[in-house]
Amino acid sequence: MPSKYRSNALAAVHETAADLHRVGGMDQKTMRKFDALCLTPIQEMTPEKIRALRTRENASQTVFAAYLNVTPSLVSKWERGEKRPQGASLKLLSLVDRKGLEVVA
Amino acid sequence: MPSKYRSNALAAVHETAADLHRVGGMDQKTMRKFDALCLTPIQEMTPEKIRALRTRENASQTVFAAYLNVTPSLVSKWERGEKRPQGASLKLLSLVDRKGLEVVA
DNA sequence: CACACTATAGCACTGAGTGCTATAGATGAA
DNA sequence: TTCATCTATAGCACTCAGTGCTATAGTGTG
Repeated sequence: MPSKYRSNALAAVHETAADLHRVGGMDQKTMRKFDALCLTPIQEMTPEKIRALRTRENASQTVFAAYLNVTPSLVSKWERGEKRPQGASLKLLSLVDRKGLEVVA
Repeated sequence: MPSKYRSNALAAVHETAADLHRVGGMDQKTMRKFDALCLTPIQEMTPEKIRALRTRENASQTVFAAYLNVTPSLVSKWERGEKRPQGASLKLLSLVDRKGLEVVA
């Protein structure tokens, strides 16, 4: 699990403030850094949460898996706590949580 | 890599047709199956493609990684062909490709 | 010059994810 | 009732994606 993003982002703010302090404009890179700070924090997903999410979307494990481009077997394991989603998988799940299955269609 | 989705989806169409044949409406599950067929196919991502994608979005590897909730180290490896994204990572990348970095913010 | 950011590189490690098969509970149709 | 289909669970072996860390070099900026 990425652990440095939060502090990295905070560091970015600090630097961004410094950039703003300097008269002139923000360049694209700085904009991006600022954006990164605005990223929705990713929270852990419990097995229950994942299942609730899927049923909320009226999807079977198979269909749900198809949306996420993973195997149905993996979705089953997530829901039974045998594996826990991380990185990109977790990001995708939290995206579905906030915006629905449609956004990943 | 999931390999059965395509044929599963085709099977779903067949069944959906049967469902429609039966007088009445489609239920939510069937709808979902139909939706699954409409999923944008995921194409492989070459290292060049990934780098082009990131630079198109004006993001450093670090910022790009933050968006995808992975480590900067991994992005570097993707771009150098040391690792190839799969499953959820690939899905996320193709999402950014089609809709831009903002959608995963 | 020094400082900060960026990217590359290498290495050891681990567990997420794959692929397969088998089982059993629903559900629904003939 | 039986037959068939979809669904979910389970177990197992395997592999490589992803992590975490550190060090290096290039670039640009004050």
